[in-house]
Amino acid sequence: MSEKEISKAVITRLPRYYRYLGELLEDGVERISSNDLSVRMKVTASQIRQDLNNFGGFGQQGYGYNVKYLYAEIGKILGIDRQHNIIIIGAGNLGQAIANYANFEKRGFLIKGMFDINPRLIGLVVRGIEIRSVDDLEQFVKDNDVQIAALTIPKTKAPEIADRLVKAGIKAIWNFAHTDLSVPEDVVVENVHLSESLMRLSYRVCSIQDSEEERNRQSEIME
Amino acid sequence: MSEKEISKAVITRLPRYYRYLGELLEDGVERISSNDLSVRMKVTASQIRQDLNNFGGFGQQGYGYNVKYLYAEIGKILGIDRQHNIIIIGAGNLGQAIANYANFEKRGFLIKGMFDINPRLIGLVVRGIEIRSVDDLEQFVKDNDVQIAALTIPKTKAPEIADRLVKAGIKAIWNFAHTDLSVPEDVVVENVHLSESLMRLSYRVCSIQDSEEERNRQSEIME
DNA sequence: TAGATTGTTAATCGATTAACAATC
DNA sequence: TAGATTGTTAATCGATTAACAATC
Repeated sequence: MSEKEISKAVITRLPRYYRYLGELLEDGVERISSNDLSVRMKVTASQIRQDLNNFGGFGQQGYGYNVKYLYAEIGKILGIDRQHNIIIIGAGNLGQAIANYANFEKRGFLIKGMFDINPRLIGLVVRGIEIRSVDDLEQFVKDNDVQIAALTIPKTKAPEIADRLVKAGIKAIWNFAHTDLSVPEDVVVENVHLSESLMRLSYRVCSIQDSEEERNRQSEIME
Repeated sequence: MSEKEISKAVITRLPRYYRYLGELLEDGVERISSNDLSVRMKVTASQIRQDLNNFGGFGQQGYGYNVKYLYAEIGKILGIDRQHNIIIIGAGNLGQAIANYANFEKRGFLIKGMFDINPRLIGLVVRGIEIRSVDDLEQFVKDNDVQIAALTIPKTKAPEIADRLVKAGIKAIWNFAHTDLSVPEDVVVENVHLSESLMRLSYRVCSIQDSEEERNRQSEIME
């Protein structure tokens, strides 16, 4: 019996639950009800219970959820109880920013290597991680059991590198290049399109401004 | 008559339309039907037509959409025909990565200044942008008509800086800190939670692996 | 036991897709 | 005119919220 498909919306919310539970844990909170959590997170308690029940009954009637237990369970669901070996392709600022973010390692994401085509970067060491030539990519992926590649390179180079990664047996691409990648269906692509994020922000700023101006115009007419 | 509310899902897709239309424009394509575009973008033609018709009738029966015109119109909708003044708070790798991404300026996002608390960074110049002390934040925002602040600082510092920005009159926060911010409702927060993105990726990798293992187990049983 | 709160079913709401008349 | 394709209405699908019996 293949487990029922979990909707994308639920998966998007899981890491946020995980973050809030982690904070509760740090604050020494032992248990929490879906209602209390819903107030903190500004979502409905119904949604929290529905979301969690996709994966099992983690709570207890009359008690709520044990924070430590639920935190661990969501961690398992997200797969951050396992080790993931990562490489970063593109050792520019963005690549280095990722390499320097220590918290990823706490969650089982181990950065095994960085790659670039710039000879001036090759050989440098960032946080103990050597920057290698992209020529050595395939061999390195095979030798180090690398599952995930972060792509922090210009969009022009991304499709070719993605193809090489897929052929080398990578399982997932964390894509920061401003383009869509086409990969076989058993390879995961998670896009982080920063320029699109900034445009959404722009839209929202402008639409607030516009509606304020509209309101002002309306009130002028009323006078 | 306040314009009808546009759903979040539509807004999320707009920048992607904009990107594809930009590419078509570069390739010299003059017109495109919703059907052709839907094939390229791997969405339904229905969805494209519904999405666009939230903002007006940009097409023509029997012809399709004029690429150049539609590109410009979506640009206007997204507000990237206007100028947005941005500051970056946190001049680490991530802040510098954003400062160095030239394409933002092409779309009207002008980086006016960078800020940090690290004395060793203050005074440095990145791509012509001086790194200033966070002490000067409020004055700078007022003097330079800054609307948007990118927050590339640790989560512990983010809420306090966000408060200061709001008081200084900022309109939007592009939040890279791993925490939620609470701001007045006329201030926009666009979150880029990279660690959550990586967890979603992890979930998807693991769920593919698990279902493959499940399949293997099933076929063993069948033998 | 009484009170609290879950897990789960049912009702509602919203988003996506299908269909087709309008029209270029 | 005939063919193509939009804009838009209607049908479907899925996600969210409400409600409540089960139960700790």
